[in-house]
Amino acid sequence: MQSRTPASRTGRPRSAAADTAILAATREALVELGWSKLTLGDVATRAGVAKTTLYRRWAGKNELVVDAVAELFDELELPDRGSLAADIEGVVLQFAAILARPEAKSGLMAVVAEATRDDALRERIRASIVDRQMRLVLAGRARAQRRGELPPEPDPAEAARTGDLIFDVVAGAVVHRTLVSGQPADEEWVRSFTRVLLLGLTSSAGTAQEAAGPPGTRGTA
Amino acid sequence: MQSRTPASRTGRPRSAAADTAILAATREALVELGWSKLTLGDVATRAGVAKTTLYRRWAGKNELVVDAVAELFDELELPDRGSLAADIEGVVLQFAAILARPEAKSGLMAVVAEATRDDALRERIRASIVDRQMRLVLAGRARAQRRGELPPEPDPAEAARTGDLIFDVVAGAVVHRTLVSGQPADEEWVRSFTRVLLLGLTSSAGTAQEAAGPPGTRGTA
DNA sequence: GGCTTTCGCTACGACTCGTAGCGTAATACC
DNA sequence: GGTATTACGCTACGAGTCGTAGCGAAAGCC
Repeated sequence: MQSRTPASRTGRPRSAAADTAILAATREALVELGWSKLTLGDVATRAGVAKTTLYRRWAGKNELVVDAVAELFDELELPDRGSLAADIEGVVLQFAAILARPEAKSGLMAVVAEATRDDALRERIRASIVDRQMRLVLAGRARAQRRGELPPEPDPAEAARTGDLIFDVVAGAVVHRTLVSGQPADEEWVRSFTRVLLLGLTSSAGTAQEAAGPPGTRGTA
Repeated sequence: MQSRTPASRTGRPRSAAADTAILAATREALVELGWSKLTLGDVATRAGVAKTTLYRRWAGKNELVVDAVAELFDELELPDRGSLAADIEGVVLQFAAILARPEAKSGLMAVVAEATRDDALRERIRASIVDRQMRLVLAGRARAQRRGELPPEPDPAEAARTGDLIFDVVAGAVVHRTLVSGQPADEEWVRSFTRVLLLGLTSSAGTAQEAAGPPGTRGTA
């Protein structure tokens, strides 16, 4: 995860148990203390390892928390629920359940904030957290296209753009609902959101100007 | 903003110039140092005031940055651009332009992360930043209803729910695009987003299950 | 002029950071 | 089994920040 052992074959190997203990201790500290009051010394004590061991494996608090939070998203799955609407509702509810956990709340947003000034950290987040979610979006779309619920996209560039758009809308809405508005993304909300999203994606003929509003009431601003 | 002077009439008044200098220095420090390396001592030096003056007016870094970032959103406006689509595109582009500024990026997400464990801070953010954006959403919807582009909502509770939904979708998508995906919410993206959103809101007849996909291809998961 | 509050300044203990140094433990190679 | 190599736990350290206290001076109202 955070360290490759490609060339080093000799010497004492790193303890894998220490890794899991440290990441678990990090999540525990995130729950109890939150991001700002979390210290690496405290995490080391909780994990039962020396503080120097932490610094040998991770560059700092940012990288450690990214890895600790990333494991939360391992449970994301996309089982075939029979329809695109059911697939979306299912995965959004899963995503919302993870985001509702306090270690995800306080940790994820903090490292995203730090990543605005640290390209390496941004890349780490993308590789270990965001990409996994993105793959679910693409898999769900491909499945819907096989079902005939979404039209096939001949242009790969255009397909990538709409994939990015869907991802930002879905993930952004859930994150904003949970963290900024501070309200739960429960089943009722997810149903309403899925309805709006699906209508927006399936009524894809014509432009927004043609689809929205009666003709003759616009254009002269 | 951060201190009421309702009862205190006597004594030396607080310097209003110090307030603006401190908030400007805070944004400057956010740009140069980012959230994590920003210290109140440094802000005080930049602003030309004593560190103790900062602590007399703000409880800490969180509250100071909220106030400093909130001023960035003062420029948000919703002029009548003739159609709902144009109104949405205009305000989303404004919002994206503000979020693209480095002081907003690093500051806003950090205080939102802190707010997950601090109810008072969350309320401060809501009152000084989120509410202003929410009012724009409601004003835009009301204008679109007057134009006939959106159906009137008889049930006030239902109207509030859809208002919250729209807000989370719009703000969340822009924030996620800008901060997580790390790509600009430029005109092309905003047009695509507006198209999806408008189609989702205007094709409001029927449920998602009825609207999405050909019949007969689902329901047997 | 007297009262009240704010301001700038200095100093302080407490805390965290990240690193260095040391002796020891665990594995690979011969 | 011996040796080289790496990881580990522990201690200690300078550097930096935090938030507060105390002081004299300044700037307003009565």
